[in-house]
Amino acid sequence: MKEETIVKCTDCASRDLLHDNKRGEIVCNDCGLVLEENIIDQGAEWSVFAPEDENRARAGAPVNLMLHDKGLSTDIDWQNRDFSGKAISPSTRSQLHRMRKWQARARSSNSRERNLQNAMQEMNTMGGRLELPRSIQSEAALIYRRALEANIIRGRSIPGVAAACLYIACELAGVPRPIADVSHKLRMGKKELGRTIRQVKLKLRIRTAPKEASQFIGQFCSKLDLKPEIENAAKEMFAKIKELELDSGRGPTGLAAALIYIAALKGGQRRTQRDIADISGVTEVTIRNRYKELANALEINMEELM
DNA sequence: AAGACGAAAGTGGTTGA
DNA sequence: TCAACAACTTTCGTCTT
Repeated sequence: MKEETIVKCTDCASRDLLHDNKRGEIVCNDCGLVLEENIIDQGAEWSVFAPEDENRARAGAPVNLMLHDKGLSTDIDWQNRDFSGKAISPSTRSQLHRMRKWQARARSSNSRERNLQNAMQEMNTMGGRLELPRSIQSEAALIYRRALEANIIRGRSIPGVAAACLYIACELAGVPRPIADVSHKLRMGKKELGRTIRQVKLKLRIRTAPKEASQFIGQFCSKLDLKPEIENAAKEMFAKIKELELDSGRGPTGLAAALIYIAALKGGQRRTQRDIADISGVTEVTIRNRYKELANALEINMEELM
């Protein structure tokens, strides 16, 4: 096997890659795609001088947050055999039976545990649909645990809250997704999802930095199959807009969509407003309104581009 | 016929009294 | 708690390519 260093995202071709050695992953900073998993951690070995949890990363299997009990439990085998495979006497047998029963109860007796089991599984498949890296899924799992403990699941559906947690985890990781995109891929209402996201953030006091159009330009361009030059042009234009403070109060996805519309026209790779609207989660009307404003501010003559 | 245009009315969230 | 407000959507008839 030859050593190969990854320099570019296979999805959006971005070179902005994040090497997360603790988690053993290489993640694209633009689109959040996991390019490499299970890389061997080159960090320090177990040290008795620093016994904190974070530094225990290489002692034993990693604690997996996606399992409802963090993967720490021991199963009692169903077979009535001892370790050497011999049959066990009837007296210890009934004792084992009681132990199994007890364990089953302890693990998922209360509704909270069952809820967690359910949710973790749900988030796993959802994370797959959204192609999220494990690091983000783990973060989302953590948020869900907190949400459960804070009693905000009551009156809401498990998939609803799970989706909200995944969305928030993306935000926290600096690779936000448009709500429209998430709601579409997970087949749930945009309104409801948005509401749940807001409430979870409010109750758990999670604050996220305001999103910027630049965070969406990479994602959108790759979905539209646009040349890297166009992506760069759009990002440059955004920098100017930001300087002029014309980005305030505007939705970042709409802004990104409009910038890409202009950049694509200028770069000779025209895309219809409809196409851009579909992937960005804003309407054609918003793209129109925005790009008229922007062309005006940047003194771009759109007529001669048509 | 497809794409772009823009007016008008409606929606849901934020803000400030 | 309520009303005003800005951003965005929906809808739809019209113009342009």
